[in-house]
Amino acid sequence: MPTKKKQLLKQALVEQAFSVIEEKGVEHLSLREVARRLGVSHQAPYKHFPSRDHILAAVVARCFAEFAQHLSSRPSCNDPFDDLHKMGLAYLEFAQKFPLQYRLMFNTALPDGTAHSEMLAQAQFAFSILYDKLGEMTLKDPDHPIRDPVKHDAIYIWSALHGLASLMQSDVTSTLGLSNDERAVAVERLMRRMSLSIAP
Amino acid sequence: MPTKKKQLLKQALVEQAFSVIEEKGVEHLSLREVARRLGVSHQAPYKHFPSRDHILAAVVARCFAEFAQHLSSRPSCNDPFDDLHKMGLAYLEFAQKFPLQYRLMFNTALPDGTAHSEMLAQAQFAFSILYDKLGEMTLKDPDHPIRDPVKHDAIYIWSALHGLASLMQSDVTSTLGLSNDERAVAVERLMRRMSLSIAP
DNA sequence: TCATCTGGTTGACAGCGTCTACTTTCTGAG
DNA sequence: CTCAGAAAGTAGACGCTGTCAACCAGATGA
Repeated sequence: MPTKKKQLLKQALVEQAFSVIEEKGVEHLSLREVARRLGVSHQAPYKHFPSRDHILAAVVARCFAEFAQHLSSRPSCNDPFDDLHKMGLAYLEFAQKFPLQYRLMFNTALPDGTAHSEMLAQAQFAFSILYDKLGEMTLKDPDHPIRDPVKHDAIYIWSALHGLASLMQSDVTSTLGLSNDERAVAVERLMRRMSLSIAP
Repeated sequence: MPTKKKQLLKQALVEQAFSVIEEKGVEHLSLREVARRLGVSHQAPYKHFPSRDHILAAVVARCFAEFAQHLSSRPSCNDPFDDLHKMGLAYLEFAQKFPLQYRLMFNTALPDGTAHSEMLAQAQFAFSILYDKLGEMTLKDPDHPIRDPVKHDAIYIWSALHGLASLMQSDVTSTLGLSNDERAVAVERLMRRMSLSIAP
């Protein structure tokens, strides 16, 4: 029974849930198994989470937090274009380094009622990082001939990044016979096009 | 027992499985429920599919077939650029009109062993439509200054389309406060950029 | 001091996927 | 035409799951 103080079990549950997902896939996550691994009864988790989906939402929230942290970990220099480029690379890097977390965030359907407010907040925070950076770009350079509201640029960039990240994780790349080098080329190409479409 | 001839139940199972998914979500698909709805015993499905995941794979395969059909339904004119543009719109249209099918195809993790060969074939066929169209473009215009192998253009285009389609389905658009009109604008913008990056 | 809240327990229930064993029905070779 | 064997469907059992209910120990605060 590694839980010494109250509220400690809650955190342990989330961590252990992630471990189970890691080993057996999200579809085989079971509260009973998590409880078993922590040496508590099968009902103990219900004292902290109302349902299985809520514990899953907590895991996803943690992923979003890590993601946001990863996105904003690069030191921001004075050139917002460079910043944006680095952030894009960081995005793709996260998806490649932590495919499980990425899939959990963008590939996991939580029931509506589960809308863990913390998860939502974390997700919005992650997106705001990209969004703010774009806004910053237009602020720093008021004459920047950005052709449409920031919103639309943000959507375009996010679409492209998310799409590529998803594709890279699927079997598509092997189906197309892409080598690792070619994957890198694809990333570079996408980044270049992204920059081009934003550039003055 | 609505199944008169052999092999008829198999098809009915797939259809009924889709109905269940439609009503209750893919995570609540159960073979027993499908069997119950068809008035057969809970073991009957196992005579046609080795496991629950295999029946799910069959459903996904059907989605891919519909998707491919939708993609290639537009009459091909002589202008491959126009063709590509229409195909992109068709892609996004499918995702918007049939979000369930789209999610089933690109958001559903099937266990490795399940690799229903028919599903794989259908998926590859769907992608080949886009891929071939791109190849056709460079063939028709040998001087077309396409900057990189078709493969990379295909990946870029697919990334952008898939990313936007996914984003449109998530709660992101409402989080960003996008109206329906603005969604349409986002689509148009993406299509324009796609064309620009391919255009001579 | 003692009622109350919090976090833990055990037990029960129905639903699920899947294994095994049985029966029925179809089929095709002799 | 016959009949063995395969294919299709049925029934029962097992262990797993999420969740509801009832119970219990200890911390807490009036």
